[in-house]
Amino acid sequence: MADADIKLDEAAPRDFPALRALIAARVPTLPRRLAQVATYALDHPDEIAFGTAASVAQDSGVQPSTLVRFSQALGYQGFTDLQDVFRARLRDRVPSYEERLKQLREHGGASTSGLLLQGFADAAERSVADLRVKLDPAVLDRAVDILAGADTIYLVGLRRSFPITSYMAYAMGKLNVRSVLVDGVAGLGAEQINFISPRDAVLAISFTPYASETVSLAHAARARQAKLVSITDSIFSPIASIADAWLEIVEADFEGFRSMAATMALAMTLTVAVAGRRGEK
Amino acid sequence: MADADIKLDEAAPRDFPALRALIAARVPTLPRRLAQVATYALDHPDEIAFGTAASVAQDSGVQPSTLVRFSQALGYQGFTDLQDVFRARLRDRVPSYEERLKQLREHGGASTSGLLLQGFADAAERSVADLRVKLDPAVLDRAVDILAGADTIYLVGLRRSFPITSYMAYAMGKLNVRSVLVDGVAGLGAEQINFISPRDAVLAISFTPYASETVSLAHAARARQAKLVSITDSIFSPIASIADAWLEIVEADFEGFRSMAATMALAMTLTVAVAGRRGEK
DNA sequence: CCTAAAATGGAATAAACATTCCATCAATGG
DNA sequence: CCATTGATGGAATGTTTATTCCATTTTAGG
Repeated sequence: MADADIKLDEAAPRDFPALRALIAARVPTLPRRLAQVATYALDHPDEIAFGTAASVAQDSGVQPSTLVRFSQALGYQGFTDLQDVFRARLRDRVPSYEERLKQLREHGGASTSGLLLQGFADAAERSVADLRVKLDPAVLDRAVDILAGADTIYLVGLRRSFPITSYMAYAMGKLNVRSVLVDGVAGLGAEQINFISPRDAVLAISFTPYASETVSLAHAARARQAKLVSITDSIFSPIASIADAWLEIVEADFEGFRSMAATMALAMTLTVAVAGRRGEK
Repeated sequence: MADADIKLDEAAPRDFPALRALIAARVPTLPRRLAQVATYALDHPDEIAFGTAASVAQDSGVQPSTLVRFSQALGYQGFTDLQDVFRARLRDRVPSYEERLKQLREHGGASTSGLLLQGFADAAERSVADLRVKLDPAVLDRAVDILAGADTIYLVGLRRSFPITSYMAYAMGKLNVRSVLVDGVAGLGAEQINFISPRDAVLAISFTPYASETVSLAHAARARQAKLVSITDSIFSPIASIADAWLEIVEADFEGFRSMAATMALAMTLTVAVAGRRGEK
């Protein structure tokens, strides 16, 4: 009988990380259908947590009985028992402030890196919350219009802003939006911008202290009558006043390091909105 | 008959924030036991999400039938129907653009690009909240130890991960941590990694679909006995199993675009923690 | 290629569950 | 203080769900 070699003496893990490690370790030794369930479980933990045996079975392409066998092969009593572990993982997912402090006190003294993580997570959350409220949708729409109407979009961002423009260049490439990533490498920026035409647009991203190359590239673009959209952190920014549309981002910081979460979310929004608006035509 | 005045015409909310608002608004008008359930629901949303009618009833001090009545009083078909809304709150998928558009049309409102922004903001917030809870501080500490102990840190990340590594290269440069940004430009990656020594470390970042260059660079580093720290999204990732320490990041996505907020926060944490640990010595 | 053991699918079963119903209790208005 | 209406508790019910069992298929060894 196949079910005979269940190892009941080996206690099944009650916490998710241990369970995941166990599943991953046993995937290669499991028969076809059980392995199929194993990989599904690791890829869709939420489905296991919320679904019924029938729904999970259908979704993963096996029979409900296979789920029970899989659970028992890992040492659990049945699917329900296994499911409990997947649910426990989600239980206090949004920890209260007190819990967070407690957690820090327990692990905290030893792990300063855990503290840093919470700090940067805080900064990211505050930045995003701020973005939601402060960004004017009308200006956002205008920026999207300008960029969607351009032949080619030139992405200008150096130093801290370079990760943002490089992401946009990547995403626009995948979405078939023609763009040029203007990087400062070997002073090529100035040459790249020489090709710009009045039917193109520049997206310039810069925060204090404003990189002089970004500012001069923005001016060069203006001189060639290209449209200019700016993302920056203050109305006093040298690229705010000269822009056709400018978007304000104020990132929260932790330990002097400014978050990038809000700028990144805005970059994604712009990219997808531009691609979407072009698709309409 | 008491049950007669259920307003079936008023559609019950399908998203948690709206439901919470509805419950809060109706608490004062509800009879004693139903009000009791209402306050319990607002205080223990996780219990409603995971529990059974019987368990929730016992925990909140009412009868199961009261839970059904409560659900129906809010316009739901029954307890199960209400429970779905509490569960949706915990799933890590952000409501799609279409769902939001529909909701927007009903409530009348803003611009569509504003809608995208909210969606990406949601995804970012969820990702960061998830990171807080799921990342094991012990593993984080180990990763910091490894990187802090290295002569030179090689940063490997392509496509979606490139913005992350490029940020780290920038920040490490400012913090005087010696690092090399390994980019795929012109296939230079392989040559760059040839200089690596056993006293160096590689930080490899890759998400599905895993870029083959990143994987082979990680293997090359191992072959030269350098330490390897991985940031990836699944235990099945080809760079997870071979790493000395691996950190899991699961970003929420909106419209198929995964957030980068959590990875970015982790990148900042690592960078600052490594610089901090070096400064101690 | 044949045989034995293991794995699998699917129907049968038993347990758990939400829901309904009804008797009892409390509140409200006359 | 009584009568009527609404609210509540708890048992009964019918449905959904996990689990078990067995016939059939697949795999591995000789």
